Amino acid sequence: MGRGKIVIRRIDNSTSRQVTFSKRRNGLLKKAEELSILCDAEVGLVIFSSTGRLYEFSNTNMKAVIDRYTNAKEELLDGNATSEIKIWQREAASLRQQLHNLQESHKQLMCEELSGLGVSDLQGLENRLEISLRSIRMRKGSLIHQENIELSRSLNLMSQQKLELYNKACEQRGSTDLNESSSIPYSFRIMHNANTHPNLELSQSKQKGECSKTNVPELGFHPYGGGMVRDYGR
Amino acid sequence: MGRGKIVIRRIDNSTSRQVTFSKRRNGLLKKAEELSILCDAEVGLVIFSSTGRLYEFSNTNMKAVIDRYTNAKEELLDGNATSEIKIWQREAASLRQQLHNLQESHKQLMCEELSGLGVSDLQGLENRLEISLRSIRMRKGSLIHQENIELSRSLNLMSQQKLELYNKACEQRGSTDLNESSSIPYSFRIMHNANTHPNLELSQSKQKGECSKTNVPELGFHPYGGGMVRDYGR
DNA sequence: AACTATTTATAAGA
DNA sequence: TTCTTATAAATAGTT
Repeated sequence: MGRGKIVIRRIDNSTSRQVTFSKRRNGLLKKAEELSILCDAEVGLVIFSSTGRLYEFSNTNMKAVIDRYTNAKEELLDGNATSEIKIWQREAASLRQQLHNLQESHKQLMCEELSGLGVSDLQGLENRLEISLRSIRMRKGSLIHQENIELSRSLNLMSQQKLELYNKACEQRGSTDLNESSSIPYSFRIMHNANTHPNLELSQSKQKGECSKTNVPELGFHPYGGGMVRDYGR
Repeated sequence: MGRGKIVIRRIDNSTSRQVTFSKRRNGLLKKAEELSILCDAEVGLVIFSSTGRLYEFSNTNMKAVIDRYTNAKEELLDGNATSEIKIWQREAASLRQQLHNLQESHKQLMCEELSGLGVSDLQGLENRLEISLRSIRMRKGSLIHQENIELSRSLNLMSQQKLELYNKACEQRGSTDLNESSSIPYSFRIMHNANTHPNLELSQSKQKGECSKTNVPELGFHPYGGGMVRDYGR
């Protein structure tokens, strides 16, 4: 419909392509609108120019059209944004529930909230706490023991080094006065036979692990199963 | 462009509207395709007839067009779906982190995972468990005490009812043989002065206050502050 | 951006 | 529906 007939193929001349685009785009938008009005249809039209500019028409609202389209197709189309949000909302709700449940458990274990429990519940808690306590004390005992062994080893080593130093000092001073037992400092003598560690009352002091990791419970029962939790790879 | 000029407004006649729809729809689809070919544009066209039937054209692929469209807008269209999804993903990640921390914590308290803790960590756990244990025992004691009181009340009540029944029985039998002290069954005599409850295993001293307030110190540490958790109203 | 010769789309009728 | 056709509209090439 113009001065001459054309074949429908990409217009090579860039300027002429731009011009044609401009004309036909307006024509298309106009006709889209006319169709929607004349025939009471819902129309959505999206046009990206070759330079990336966006033109659009919808007699109602583009979101509505897209939603209706995706629903009509049932093929999700990228998983359908709305339902994807819902999935994440469910996920968050599930996690929040689990967290809440665990916090409740925890509070009970820490006696912040015992009301509502019967005698037998309390008995159960008591038993579990006793078991934990025994276990922790054992662990602590063995840790302290371990540390004592290491400490005594260090002391032993140090004393030997000191002894060697002392001997060298004597040699340098001359060959006289090597009466060992008399002038070796007190500490040396202890350390010499310090295979038995001196049990240094290690109640609170040192430790090598991360002390920041002080955490809390796992009631052994999971009162609330909780929903699915996908692992999205933290 | 026809036998007569028309004004662009909804066609009242249903049949004629259908016919026009059919013609113009095809024209629109055709022109959309021509535009995309001639001008190298990306076009997406969706048409719903007034009866709900779907017609569409895209030179590429409708999903691609819609995605490109939503990205290009990065706004409205359901309140920016992408970023809303991200908000929920962050929310879920935060909750998952808190849950994980609490679970770790719980495990430690239940001694399922003590490795990696130093002596002072263990000492801290031990102290907390001891406090909990004391608190729980107290609570249990007061609960048992409470139950005993209620039990004895019930017993008292029952004995009085029995006594009344017994007296009635005597009256019906006649006025003879009313020598009370001799023929009242044993149990009656106990119950008569059962204001004192029979103290059934009350090891700890009584107390009625909430144990959580008085006995359980606030542990003072909340190891994991946790991220924001909005309350979406469960 | 305007013009206009032509092509194309389509309203109305069959 | 589809075909026909007169005519309105769109637009290719030009200015």
